[in-house]
Amino acid sequence: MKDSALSASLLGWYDRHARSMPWRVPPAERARGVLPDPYRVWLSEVMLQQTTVAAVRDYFHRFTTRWPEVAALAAAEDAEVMAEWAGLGYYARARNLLKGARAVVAEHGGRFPETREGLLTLPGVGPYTASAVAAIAFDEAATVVDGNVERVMARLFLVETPLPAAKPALTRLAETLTPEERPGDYAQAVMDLGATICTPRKPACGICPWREPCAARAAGVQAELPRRSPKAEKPVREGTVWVCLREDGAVLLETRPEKGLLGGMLGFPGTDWDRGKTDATPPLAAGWQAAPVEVRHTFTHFHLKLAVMVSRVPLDAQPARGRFQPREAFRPADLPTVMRKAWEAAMAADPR
DNA sequence: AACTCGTGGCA
DNA sequence: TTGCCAAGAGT
Repeated sequence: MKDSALSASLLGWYDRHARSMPWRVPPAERARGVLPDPYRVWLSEVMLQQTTVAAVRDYFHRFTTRWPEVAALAAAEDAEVMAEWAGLGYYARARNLLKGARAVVAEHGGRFPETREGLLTLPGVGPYTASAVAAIAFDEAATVVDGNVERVMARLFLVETPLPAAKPALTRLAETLTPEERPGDYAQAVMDLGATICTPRKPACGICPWREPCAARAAGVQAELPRRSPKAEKPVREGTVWVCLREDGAVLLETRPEKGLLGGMLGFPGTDWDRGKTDATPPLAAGWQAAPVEVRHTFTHFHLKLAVMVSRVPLDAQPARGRFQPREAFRPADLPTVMRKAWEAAMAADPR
């Protein structure tokens, strides 16, 4: 089958099965010349990096309600944006999102660059996101290569080389299929195919628009592709956080450094997690009480066992680290998930 | 080039 | 319960 026939059959499938999403313009509307707002496409694509559609939906709604256009986001406070992103993970995305919005305003007159090349200059926009925004928002014939596309190409062309080594070859194969007509619909179509039919386990080959040309299916190995190099085992790390409650209800919090794990996010003072708990020095002297259950949390590359210490202190307490936040200004939802778990453990130990 | 960086859902 | 991994980018 010719490449153009492959993309045509996929577009036909997409016309009938495109999933509805808040940031998407459906194919029938795109056919009438309607393109989506680049700001919303960019925002959704950044949120969707390594993140499921289900997890993104509510965050996308809250962000676009609070900051309807890029200029509004650019004018937001860092802490507001980080708090709104809390729970979604990969917090460098939120820091770069804000930098990107400010760059669009300051360096591009408030309008997004309209080419893949221009988009690549924005912080937090890499090869995938630049292609996605260029194709979806501007109908540039850019090739999107995400995890879905890698999987679909590995199966369609029976690529046995394990990832990530296979990535360049998979990218070249994907490029041969990208059509000049409707590249925006096509980009969304390949990803929809990977997300709904050509899934990692138990792909639904029986209803796949590409079942005939699929080489992996012909060989019966579709469920085994793409192969992946074995990944390193996750070490277990340990640490301690101190949850300090002042007499008036204020909570001791600190903003974490910009770089590194949970960078720029709010959290409780604590130890480093790459060393032991040996040099654990609390932020102030107090009657610290251990929460009965430790917090367990798994990050991308390690498991964490976190001890939670709780204390109550008088109004004149002077901590060496962090700042007391009035109880009414403190929302657990503003914390990254691991810190929210620590808060819940502290409340279980010492409810108020 | 390999490592860092979150979280939730699912089998 | 544990491991897998989802619309990746930065260093």
